[in-house]
Amino acid sequence: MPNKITTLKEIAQRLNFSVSTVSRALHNHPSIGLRTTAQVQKLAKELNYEPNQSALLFKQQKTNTIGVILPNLKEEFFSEAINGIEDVAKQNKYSVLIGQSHDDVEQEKQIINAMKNQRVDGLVISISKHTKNYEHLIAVESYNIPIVFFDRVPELSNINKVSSDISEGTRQAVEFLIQNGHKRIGVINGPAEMKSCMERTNAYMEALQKKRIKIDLSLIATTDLTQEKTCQAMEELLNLKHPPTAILTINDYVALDAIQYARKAKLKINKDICFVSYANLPITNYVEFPPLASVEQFPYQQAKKAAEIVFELLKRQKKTEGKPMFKNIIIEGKLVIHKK
Amino acid sequence: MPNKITTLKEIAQRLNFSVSTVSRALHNHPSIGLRTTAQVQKLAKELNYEPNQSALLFKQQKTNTIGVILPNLKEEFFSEAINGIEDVAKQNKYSVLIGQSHDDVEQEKQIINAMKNQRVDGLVISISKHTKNYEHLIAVESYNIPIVFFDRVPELSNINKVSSDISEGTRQAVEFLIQNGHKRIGVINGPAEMKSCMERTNAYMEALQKKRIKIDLSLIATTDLTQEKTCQAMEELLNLKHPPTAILTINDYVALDAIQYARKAKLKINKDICFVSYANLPITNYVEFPPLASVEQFPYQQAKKAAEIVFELLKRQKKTEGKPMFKNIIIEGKLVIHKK
DNA sequence: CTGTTAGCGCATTCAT
DNA sequence: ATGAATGCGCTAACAG
Repeated sequence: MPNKITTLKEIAQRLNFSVSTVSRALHNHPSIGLRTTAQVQKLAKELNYEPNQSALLFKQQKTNTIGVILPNLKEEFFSEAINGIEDVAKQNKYSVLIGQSHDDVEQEKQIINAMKNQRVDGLVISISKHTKNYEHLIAVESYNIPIVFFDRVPELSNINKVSSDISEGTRQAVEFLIQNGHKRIGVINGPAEMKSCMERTNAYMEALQKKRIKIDLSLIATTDLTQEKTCQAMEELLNLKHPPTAILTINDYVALDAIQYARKAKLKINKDICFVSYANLPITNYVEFPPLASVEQFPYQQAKKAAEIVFELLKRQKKTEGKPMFKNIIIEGKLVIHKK
Repeated sequence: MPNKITTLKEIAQRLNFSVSTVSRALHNHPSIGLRTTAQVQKLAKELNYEPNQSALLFKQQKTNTIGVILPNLKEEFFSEAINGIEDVAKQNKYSVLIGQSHDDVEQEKQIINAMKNQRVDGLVISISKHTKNYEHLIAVESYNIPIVFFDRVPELSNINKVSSDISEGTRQAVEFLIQNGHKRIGVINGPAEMKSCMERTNAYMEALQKKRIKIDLSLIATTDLTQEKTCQAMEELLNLKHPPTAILTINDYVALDAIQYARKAKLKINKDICFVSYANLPITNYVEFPPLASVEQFPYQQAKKAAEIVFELLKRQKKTEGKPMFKNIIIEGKLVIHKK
């Protein structure tokens, strides 16, 4: 038999108090008598009273929920990121609503709309790799729902965002390779639209120049992150007259595909050819030839910071405080050299 | 400037109708004049009216949200499962609230409590591997929140659950190995509490008996799924007088750890020793020596089915229909032999 | 110290 | 065909 859900009214009737007295007693309001308070709280406990969230949310015009939209939970980067957001949410007694765009702009729009209608109190989002138009995102803000971008962020200035700058990490990676004797360093980069890809190319070139190594554009290949394109990129690189002896790959999944390709081409990993990658995902623990080193991008920290900004914005909007806030937090990627 | 959120009242005032007329017009209520209806709908569209979900939920005493609790999003099995639930939820215009227990009973309780207070309309859960006591789970049902278990399910009869039976898959796996000439087949199983582990052991023994192969209990090792314990298990197995030539491992992560261990022990994979595993996760695409075959457990389908049952239960409770329903769906694991 | 009242947004029942 | 009134559970302003 369904346990009847206890309401304030229920308690009030049993105790012959008014609903408001009961409400206040439960909140330890100072103006309520000690005895009354004790009585009410005792009965509430007995009846297992829990405030009806829907009613609360309705009344307070907020949902105690933040939405998170990201491309894909299957990527460890993002499932790791979720943990950062969950932790901050938990601290603030918030729930997390998760949506996956699967890198599809239409789905992204739908999810955002759904979340807007659900009246999430705030939004953390890592945009799909094809999102070029940000109207549907900005629209959300005009409904007083703060939105914070992380990792895959739009290139706009009046927004709050947390992203990682991989320039420094890339420089470290290139220098690391040069120190280990490499002169021809290839790159398998992602689609040029992605900001991080520009950063990668630029930092790569800078680092080479600094070390007086000639830049050879044919060493820069691209992939759309599918295995197929990655193999194509590898093919291009390996077929060069002077193929690279080391390759920077945009992320670990691409690195693993590339390494597989190299092995099939009978190259000895870490001997004929070395790999350095970005992300440093746990998955690389399971493979025999992981990349030599990775530029760690700190998904947990990025996401956590983004969530924290959401809550800061929420607090501010309560106080209807002064000027808007636009944080642009950049977390520097750092090269991590794998032991083994 | 924040776009003021449109309410029925707003529309009513502008058009000089009553709130109820507007409400009905928006619902195409037959008793409202055509002109009025058109007028209202037009303005609603212009003002971008969207019903306030919180109010609706409050009024209707439901949240249009189902909760999902699972051990860990980082495991591909579960992030794949989420997709099954999301898809069903989307069809039903429901949102999905996700919580991770991280295989911790206390966290599981907390999350359940939070979800109960949030008044999720239903719950899909895969219990933590240490959960032995199901009171906190059953309690939820008494609040009229249907709960459906999947994959890691309690051994109770009056509940709804979807799980995979790996017996048949295990038999297939053992037969497959026997056909390939193996006579000493080891097992690295999980904690005996887990129902699937019992199934595995039993099916393994049955299959051997059927093929008249003597059972040797020392071939059965266990792990708690950590790399450390898995290596210990491997050590035990490999140190036997007659070590196994093939090993069944409880899941892909364990398989990968075990394979790594075997390689370090200078064994040739697929020659000196073969592996067959459970789950068949994408991760195995990235490793050089994946298991020879896997017993596929269909996370997407399991989770999808579980979500469907939740919605079936929700419909039933609306109709306050007859007897309770207790579904016990079992999806048979099937052996998938990897090409390569 | 406690009770009464109003109101959040909406669907709905009851009047007209 | 339309409006007025009600209530969902709760908090808080106001009134004693």
